[in-house]
Amino acid sequence: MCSTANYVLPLRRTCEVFAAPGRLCGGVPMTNHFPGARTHGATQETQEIDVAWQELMAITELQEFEVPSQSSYETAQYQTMESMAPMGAYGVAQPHPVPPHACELGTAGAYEGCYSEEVPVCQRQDGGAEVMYGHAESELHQRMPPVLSHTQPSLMALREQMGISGTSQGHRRANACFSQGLNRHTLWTTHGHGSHVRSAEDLESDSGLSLGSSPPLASPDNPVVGAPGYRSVDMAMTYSDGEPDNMTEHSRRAHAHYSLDYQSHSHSYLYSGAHSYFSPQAALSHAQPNARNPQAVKEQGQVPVNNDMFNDAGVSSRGSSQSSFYTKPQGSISSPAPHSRDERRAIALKIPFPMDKIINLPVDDFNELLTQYTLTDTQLALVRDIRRRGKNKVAAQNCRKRKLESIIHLEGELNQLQTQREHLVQERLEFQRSLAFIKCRLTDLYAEVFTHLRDEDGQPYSINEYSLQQTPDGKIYLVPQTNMQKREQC
DNA sequence: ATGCATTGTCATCAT
DNA sequence: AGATGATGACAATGC
Repeated sequence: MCSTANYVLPLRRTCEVFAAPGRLCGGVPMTNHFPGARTHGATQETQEIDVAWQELMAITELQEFEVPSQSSYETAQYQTMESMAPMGAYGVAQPHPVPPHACELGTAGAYEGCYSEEVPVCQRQDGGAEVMYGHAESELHQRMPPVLSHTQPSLMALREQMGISGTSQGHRRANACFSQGLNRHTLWTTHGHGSHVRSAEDLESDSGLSLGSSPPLASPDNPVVGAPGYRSVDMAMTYSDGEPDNMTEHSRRAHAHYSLDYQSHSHSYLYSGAHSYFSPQAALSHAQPNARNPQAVKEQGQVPVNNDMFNDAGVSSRGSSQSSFYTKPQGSISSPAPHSRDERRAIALKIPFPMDKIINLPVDDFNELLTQYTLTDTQLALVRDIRRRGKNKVAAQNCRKRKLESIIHLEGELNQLQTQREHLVQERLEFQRSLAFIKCRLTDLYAEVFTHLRDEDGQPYSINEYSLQQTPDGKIYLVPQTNMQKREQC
């Protein structure tokens, strides 16, 4: 082993301290070779400095950590060792030999200011975040009660009876129609009784047909073709809901008659009752009385008045149109389940096939179905509107379901990311502690090396005036610090 | 009386 | 070009 004690370097600007064989880390036995070094032959010192160097070199990986750019010594080829032991940069390393106790870990708080708390979660491509929607579905199903349609008395019908008409919606729609040059509301008003300007038209303002696409609908008093079993009724009303307080006694009677008559025949082509008549997703949407659907239970107990199903039934335009069958307060008789607005329209226009066929048949079958009947333009328009609305209703339900699923999914993802963030913060904290400890240790070793270095006169080198620098090829040099470096230390 | 949830509907865009 | 799906917005309704 070559003498390594008291390496004395010529006080040249750059003095090669020694040429480390290979890399200076990784536990390579240090056979320090100092050209021109003067041997003092102190065995114990030799061993000490060997150990010191080995320890020092063993942690040269610290260079992988942040290396504050210290102005290189003349050329950039030197990698200053000081950079491995930053002086006070973290409040731990010190320019002078540090007593062992100085290596106690600094508190995390000492470094808090040096690191951002923010951990960009996007950096983590965690596969776990890609939870498929399907996973949430079962959960959603537990959270989401089945979509049920309701059959509720129509408050709007009551309002209508009380002479309260018009809603903002109605006006809005009416204006919209007017602006398009087609006020269907006007068009739909009765033609049998000119004076019968239905206030309910406001409420039914969106009652049906596509804007500008649907001609005035025929009403039950409007002879309609192709409705077997129907009885022509001469009454004044639109095809849709009537209004009892505006109806003449004659029309009322006729209306009632018509309704009864229709009902007596409707089952000839309707599905089994109203339940299947308008039920694009009957199994899903029909109110089933049970504990989870008290409304359905309640509605089961309702006894709608069938005789007025055309004049007072559900004049609501939106929302619960399917459940907008008005229940008269006075004694009433039982009747089939309430109809939706479109059902009533279909009934009024004597559409000769059931709602679910209108809505659910594939387009080809649907068109074929249409060819089997001779329908007026009004009927055709209504059928297409019903189909459109029915499909859109289902689409809206699906859309809302997906939205809820998405929210659930995102909530889960958020929780996951928050947990992940906490984990990363903890991890960072531990790394910071570890780094502080290692830097502290490096400072100690760095200082210890200096305590063993001697110049030609046997005097120690000042750690303030010299620094150890390592070149990329692994060689370490003892170089005098520039004034600027000294100032930086201060 | 008020706020919220639900639902149907319309308008609009994309496929 | 028309049918259909998706979705935001709105309004009605019930709780």
